Amino acid sequence: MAERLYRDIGEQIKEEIRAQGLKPGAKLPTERVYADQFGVSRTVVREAFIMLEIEALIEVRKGSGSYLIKVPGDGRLIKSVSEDIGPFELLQARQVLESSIAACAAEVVTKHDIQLMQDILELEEAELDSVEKSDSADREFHLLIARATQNTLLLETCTQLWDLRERSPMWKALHSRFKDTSYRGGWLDDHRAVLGHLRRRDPQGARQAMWQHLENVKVTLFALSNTEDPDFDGFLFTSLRPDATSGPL
Amino acid sequence: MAERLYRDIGEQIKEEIRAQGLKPGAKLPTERVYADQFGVSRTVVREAFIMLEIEALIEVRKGSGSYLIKVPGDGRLIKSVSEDIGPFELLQARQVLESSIAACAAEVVTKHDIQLMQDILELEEAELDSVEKSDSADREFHLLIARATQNTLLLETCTQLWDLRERSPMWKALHSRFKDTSYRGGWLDDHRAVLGHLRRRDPQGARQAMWQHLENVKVTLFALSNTEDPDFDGFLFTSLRPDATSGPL
DNA sequence: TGTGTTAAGATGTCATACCAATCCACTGCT
DNA sequence: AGCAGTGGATTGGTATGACATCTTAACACA
Repeated sequence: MAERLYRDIGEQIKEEIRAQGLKPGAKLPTERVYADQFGVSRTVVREAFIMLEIEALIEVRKGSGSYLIKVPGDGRLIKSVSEDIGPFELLQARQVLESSIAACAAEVVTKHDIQLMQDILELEEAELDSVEKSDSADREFHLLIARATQNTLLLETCTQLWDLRERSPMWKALHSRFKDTSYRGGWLDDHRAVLGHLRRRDPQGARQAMWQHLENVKVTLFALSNTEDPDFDGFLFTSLRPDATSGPL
Repeated sequence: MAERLYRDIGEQIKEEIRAQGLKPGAKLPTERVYADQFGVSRTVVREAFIMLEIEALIEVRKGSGSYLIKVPGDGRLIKSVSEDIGPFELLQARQVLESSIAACAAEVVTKHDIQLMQDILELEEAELDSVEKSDSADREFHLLIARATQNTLLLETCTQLWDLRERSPMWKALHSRFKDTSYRGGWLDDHRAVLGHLRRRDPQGARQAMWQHLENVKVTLFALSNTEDPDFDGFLFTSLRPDATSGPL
């Protein structure tokens, strides 16, 4: 119950919306009504409404009322972005999405983009013994690829994936064991391979190289994982590709 | 500026954070300080803080203060999710991402998933003359594919793309011209083709079918577009694939 | 030196008041 | 009957002050 009250009330309001079967466009009870109903002040209900508004679930019209934009999803099927997500689930998603983004980037990448990536990789090599800095360069390299697609949404998607990583407690726990930096040399080689395919504007090569890179990351992390952790999601590591015939193509 | 005050203050706070070069982990000024500085009540500042908190930019610790999690993006480089995005930029992103998601789904899809998709497609066929309902079935079909991957993040990503579509004014404007529903028959055939590859657990086929489907959607939309609109982003339609040699593989 | 206490300062919640926009029913004219 | 206008009731928007609760750090004491 360490949760903030407005979040609690916000979730309860979502439940009510679902329970009452309200449809988009429907008018919600007023702030004052909810305040009475839940036994809290209007302030808290307003804060909960702001939460729903930012989540694009409702629209608030001054003097009129609040209206449902879309029915809130059942939080059990779709984890909230704020919740923690297992490292391997995240890596699997990155593998699927980023390999395609790399392929897309390979088709439209400019000399300038290539130069920027080159610079970042040199920086990464120079800072290879600093976990902090090489990690930052790592992120920057991946985001540069997404940016090279010139598609805002692909960049946004990629950014979200990395933000999620940085916020994940489970990832941090895993990351804290990374005293050994030897594996980073291998990742740098992976990065160079990806850049090579981008330079040659080879979409399939870029896709495959990126896929392999994230595969290598998974293998490294798996070796470092505590497989007895009840929250451990390493089973995702193997479950995705049951047969060897299906490659990243 | 009919904007709500808390949003305005929230953006101003973001600017201040950038201007003062605060780094993640840094302690922000207190709510009362901001209230004085901007000449508003603490209520409004609290609402702005809640906005930043939901956007995962800050963390509010009771009794201690508020702390920066990450520096807010410049808004100009990365469009906020709330901003409008051109239909073709969105479609391009969907093409890149959803085709990979389909390939991934083909490897792990279950009989039950297949059955659900089958049902949805029958529903889509039955409601083919209702733009509203067939559109809903369309969305459901695509999300079912993402869900079949059993990866929360892939489903989340796909959901976000569709939410963006429904919220986009430009898309709505384009969509309002869809009096003619004949093209929907073609899309239904596309869907069936995708489902066929999923049933055969054929990743490459599923990828290609999904790619082609969204290509068809782009072609249809392009024909219906007003190319004189200054905001028209149809140039993305052709710019992504300058050569014919690079396929969805 | 270490530890328990305390006070200052921060967010959390509440109650109230009043403002501003909207809605709606009623009025009164045509 | 139809219509425009008007004013009250409703609803969200903002401000203010009070008090609760938690955190932190300075302080006093053993």
